[in-house]
Amino acid sequence: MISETPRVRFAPSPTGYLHIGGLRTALYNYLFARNQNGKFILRIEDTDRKRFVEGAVENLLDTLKWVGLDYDEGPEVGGEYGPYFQSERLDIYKKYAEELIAKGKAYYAFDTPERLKQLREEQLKKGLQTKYDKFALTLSEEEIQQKLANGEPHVVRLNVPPDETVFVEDVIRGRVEFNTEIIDDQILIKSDGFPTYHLANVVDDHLMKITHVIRGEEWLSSTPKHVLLYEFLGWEKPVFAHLPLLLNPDKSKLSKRQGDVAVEDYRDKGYLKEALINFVALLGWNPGDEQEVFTMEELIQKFSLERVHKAGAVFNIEKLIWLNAEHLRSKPNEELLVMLKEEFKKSEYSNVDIDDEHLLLIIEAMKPRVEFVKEFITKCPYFYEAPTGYDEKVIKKRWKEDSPGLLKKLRDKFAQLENPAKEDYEKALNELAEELEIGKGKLIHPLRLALSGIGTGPGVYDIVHILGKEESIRRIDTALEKIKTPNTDSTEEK
RNA sequence: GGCGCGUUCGUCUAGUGGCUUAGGACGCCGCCCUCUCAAGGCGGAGAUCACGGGUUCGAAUCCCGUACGCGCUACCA
Repeated sequence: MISETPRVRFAPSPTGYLHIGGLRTALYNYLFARNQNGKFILRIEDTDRKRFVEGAVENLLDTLKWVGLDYDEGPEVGGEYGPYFQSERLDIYKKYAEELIAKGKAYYAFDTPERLKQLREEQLKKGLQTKYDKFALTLSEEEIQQKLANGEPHVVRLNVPPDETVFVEDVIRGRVEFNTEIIDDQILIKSDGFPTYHLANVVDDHLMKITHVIRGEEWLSSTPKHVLLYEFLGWEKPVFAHLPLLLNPDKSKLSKRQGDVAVEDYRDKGYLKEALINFVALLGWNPGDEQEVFTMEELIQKFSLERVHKAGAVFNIEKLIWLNAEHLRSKPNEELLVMLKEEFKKSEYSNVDIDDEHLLLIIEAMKPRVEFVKEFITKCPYFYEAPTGYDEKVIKKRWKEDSPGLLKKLRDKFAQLENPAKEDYEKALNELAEELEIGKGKLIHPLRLALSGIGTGPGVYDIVHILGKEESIRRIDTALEKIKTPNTDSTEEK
């Protein structure tokens, strides 16, 4: 047994940002670990120096922190199986590479890139499978030692045995078979002394006592190499689980060209981490009942690898938006207030003086009408500044010949109110409608237009109340001045 | 090309031989609520379960084949 408690890891390569597919992989690992009372480990696979990106690790950690996927061992938090950066474990890989060589399961190879390229081209031309021809195996021990002593550039390759069947047991896909004939003598240690993914991940997973390898399906094809490595080293294999891929709308692997793929892009666009987590969790997994909206706690409680399914999933933004709105609405107003204030600072109204009490009222009124926090601003700018214009379509539909006169009366009615509560405005309007024997709508719609400049939004009484008596009256006066009725216009025919 | 994986409404999915005239969700449409817009409630359209064979009294579910899609095929991960 590798470990009594389940231990899983998320092992990203720090190439710049956290990919949404990586987030899904990280999340499933996290959910599995938390569900099983196991450990979630973060390991940085930085063995490709050519792809080193400044600040990528920091960015990754930052993003993981934002979504709330806290790990038990890894960068910054440490742990007893470190270091958690592969670039700091070079000696370890070297040691096991040498062990494999000693056992005849790996060997030094000194081929030049040119020879490799040529070999490849010949194989391609003959329609053969491209793989290393094991030329280095024809070298005598003396030759090898000589070359090594001379400091000739070399790599270490896996010595794949011919014509054997390798089995990969996968929780999601069942037993998958591979013949070793199609497996290349994979480079284990590159000429720069760094290991390739294949060696490093097997060595680290073993040393870090990883019990379950949960990763993307793109790794399934190279898993037989890993299985061989475990067997050659005499190590117990972890349980494998290869997750279905996340796809573009055209079903190709999710990529940058067809939309946002970085988690930070979604964060920047105002998506809630709760929505993103919820959405991504559902891409390839479901709890078996009909629940769609989940908190992280619920996901942890219900998650299981057995319910991950096999086919790739198209990343469909519509549902994400809906989930964002759902999670937004489920938040207490006080929490939304904090987020709104943050958003407010960045908005064009940053210099507008508005207190928390008013913002809270706006939040309450707009909550069912927004999908993003920023819409507490963009969908109701009239709460922050007087309308700069009036929607023509609404004027046409709601601003009748008698509207100015009626609104004037309503204005005077409001003016008489002393320290009015929301209900008082409603009462005043109802009274006026009764006195004049007209429908309330004849007052309400012009009022809404005068106050907001548009035809949609929360209840008018909410608007009047939030704006306050003075401001409302001011806006009514302005509207009376500025809005011309379509009828008036049409009488001015030439 | 080779190897591997996959294929249920537009999308995410339920479904593991009879409970299925294939269920839910998003989106779309309609109705109700209503001062508007939302939210909410109710309802609707939408899937010959990729296709073709088999097995079986009976198949989306099991088997075989085909097609299509995707992944891998690097001194990348």
